[in-house]
Amino acid sequence: MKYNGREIAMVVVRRLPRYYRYLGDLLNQGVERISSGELSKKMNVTASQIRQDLNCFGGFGQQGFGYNVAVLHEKIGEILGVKEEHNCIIAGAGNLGHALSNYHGLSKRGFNIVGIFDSDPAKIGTDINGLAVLDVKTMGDFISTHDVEIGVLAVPRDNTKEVADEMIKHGIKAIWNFSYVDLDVEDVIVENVHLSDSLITLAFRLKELEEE
Amino acid sequence: MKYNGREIAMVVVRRLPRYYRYLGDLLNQGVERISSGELSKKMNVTASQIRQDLNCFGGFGQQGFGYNVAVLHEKIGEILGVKEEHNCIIAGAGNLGHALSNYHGLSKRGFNIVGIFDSDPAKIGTDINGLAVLDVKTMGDFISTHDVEIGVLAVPRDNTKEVADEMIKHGIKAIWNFSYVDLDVEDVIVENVHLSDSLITLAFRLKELEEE
DNA sequence: TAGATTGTTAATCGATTAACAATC
DNA sequence: TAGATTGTTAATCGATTAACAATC
Repeated sequence: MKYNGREIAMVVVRRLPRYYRYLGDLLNQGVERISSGELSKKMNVTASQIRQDLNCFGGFGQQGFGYNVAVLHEKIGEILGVKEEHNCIIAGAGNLGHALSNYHGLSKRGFNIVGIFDSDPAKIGTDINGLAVLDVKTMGDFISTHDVEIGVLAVPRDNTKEVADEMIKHGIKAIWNFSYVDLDVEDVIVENVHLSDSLITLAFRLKELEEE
Repeated sequence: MKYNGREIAMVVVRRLPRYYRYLGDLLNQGVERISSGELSKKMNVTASQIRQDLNCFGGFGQQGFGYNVAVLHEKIGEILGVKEEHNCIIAGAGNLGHALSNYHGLSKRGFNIVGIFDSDPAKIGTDINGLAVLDVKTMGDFISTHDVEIGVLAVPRDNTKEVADEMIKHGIKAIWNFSYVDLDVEDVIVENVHLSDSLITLAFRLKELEEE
């Protein structure tokens, strides 16, 4: 992962949204400045890590003073690109697809859902949240003509590869993958959300608790 | 994280569900044995890592031969506790809570949804997937009387802490947290699923793509 | 100026990979 | 037995933490 030509470790990138969240909270609380030491206590990380992480992107602080909350929040927002808007489609109008189409978090973050697709004739044509479910056969064309950048994959495992390939073929740049299988694709950004993996991990950790 | 008194790194634990998935696939395909080398190619990890990971839990392989797929699948399943059943409740009958209550993955994994709670009078009493939405005020008693181990948190951010505390007070052992905020609680297992963090990371990685 | 806190280099820690003896 | 592949120790790599000079 690169930013301004500088190589940024993925672990750092994945911490940025959390910083952004905490800074947003502080901002809401009217806090004007914060030191890495104070923030580290709130976030349960080391002050060193915070300073190292932030310095991957530039010096946002001031010696002897700390960080201006509003400025830092704004800067991290810029880095993350939270203000940008993207058109996205959802593939799969089953439980999960349906759920995600109702999930406000997407549009709130600038991810506009412009289409929902399924292969099931019983679902095609039905209305979800003001959008008609379209035939997945028309998905390719739709992507090309509607400037769609992001595909949300919520299809059954056996269709995952096929649908993903179709998305990529028509110029999708990123896939938010909720499918049970890993995606083995190139030149496209994939964010996996393996809910069942998270659940299985939960079950495992629960076992430990019970063994004690 | 401990297993049989042995300390297991969390990074290893989080890889187990993935092994379990791939082994399940191989089993379905009728593959009887596999070497760490072959598996490493399929999974895009090193053979060393696979052997190291598995040996945290015991020697499941056979020198000169590899691993028996069925045996290894079964063993990892046992380690993870995938066969166990747990009662769970969902707090929050909004979009996400509604979605999760319809999400089959939960019950399929032995997580039985026995109750759904909300504080909104308009939602209380309505039917979701065969379960009546109950008043969150009755949640505490419900947990105690229904042997509930797991709480799924899908409430608005401002209620998160309060609802989590109520859950913990009444003996919930683990929380599957979909809320926007981190949970700062002790003696309870927390699995965070920060969908918005995942989305923000996606947006960031997309930016890099566009800058090139 | 004195005190505080950053930015950054150096030290430590942990996780990954390589190597190979053990053994099926 | 010879070949293959594990289990495990040792080497490397990367990420985290500590330390401190720079400086506001």
